[in-house]
Amino acid sequence: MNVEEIIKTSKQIPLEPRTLIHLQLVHNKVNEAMNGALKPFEVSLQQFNVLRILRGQQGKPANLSTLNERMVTKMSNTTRLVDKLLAKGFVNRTVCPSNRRKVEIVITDSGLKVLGQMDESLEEAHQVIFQNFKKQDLEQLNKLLDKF
Amino acid sequence: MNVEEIIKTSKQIPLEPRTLIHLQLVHNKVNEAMNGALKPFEVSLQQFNVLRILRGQQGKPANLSTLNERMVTKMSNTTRLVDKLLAKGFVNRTVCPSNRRKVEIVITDSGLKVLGQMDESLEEAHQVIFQNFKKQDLEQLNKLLDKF
DNA sequence: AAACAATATTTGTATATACAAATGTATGAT
DNA sequence: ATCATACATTTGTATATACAAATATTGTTT
Repeated sequence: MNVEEIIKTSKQIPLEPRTLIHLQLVHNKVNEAMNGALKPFEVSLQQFNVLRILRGQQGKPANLSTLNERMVTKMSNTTRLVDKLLAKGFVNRTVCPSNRRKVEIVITDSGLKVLGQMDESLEEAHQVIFQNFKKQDLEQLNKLLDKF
Repeated sequence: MNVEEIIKTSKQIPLEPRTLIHLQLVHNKVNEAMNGALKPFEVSLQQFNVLRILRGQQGKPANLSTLNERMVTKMSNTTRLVDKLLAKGFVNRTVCPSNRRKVEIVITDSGLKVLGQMDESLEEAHQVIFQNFKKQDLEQLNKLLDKF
């Protein structure tokens, strides 16, 4: 990836803004690849993320605030995101009996099955995304990202 | 930045998906900082980006397709983005006399002045964003990001 | 020149996301 | 028990973004 070439500029950019532009470009590219991998399943990255969290609960229900807390990208409207998953039959939602303000969300068998297929599709995307990375590069990158 | 802590998971995540989550978290954080820096001026990052491109033109007008080509994040609706800048008086838009399909967009004096203030505000944001980075770290990070 | 295709932008519409106010429920103080 | 407050979610609404179709202009072919 060549920053200057992509944004079609000839003049050199100072290191700090260049890094921010670079991050944005990588983000765009990665997102495109991941959304592409999820496209056949008609779910957004956010929805996929929620399904993964629910699987991680191992049968234990999660409520909306828990989901929101664990999401990679926090969003203001988890209700409507779960609505979509519900409409696809990937989750069940019930009011929490011990505290009726809360809701209990669990992933369905169908949700689990499709999530497995999404994993496979994303695995393929990883191979493309990370084709130029050695294990050591990834470790180094993670270390640098920690500085943010 | 501790990935596992932020998304509140105890189990360790494989290196590749962890990198993608990491990138997303960094992206969120950087975006928040930059949007915060631009908030007093009521412009989005995309709008700021377009203003910078126009300044880079040094008086020479740019048309919509040129802007779109040079934007960090390409978007499907540059017309309405420019509408907003126009409404704020930061740009002028005229039909190109030699080819009336095209439009010519230039940054106004007012736009240039405010853009200068935005630069200062972003400079401060940089200091926060990059506080843990040495010059060498940034160079290394840019090199690794090139692998995408 | 008329017809057709190509180009540049605009508009319509659907979907996504953000933010604030509203709703329903539970908890604690008086 | 009543009231005020806090909590969890939902709803309304505004704004942002995405995609496709529509419009206007130019270039090309016959």
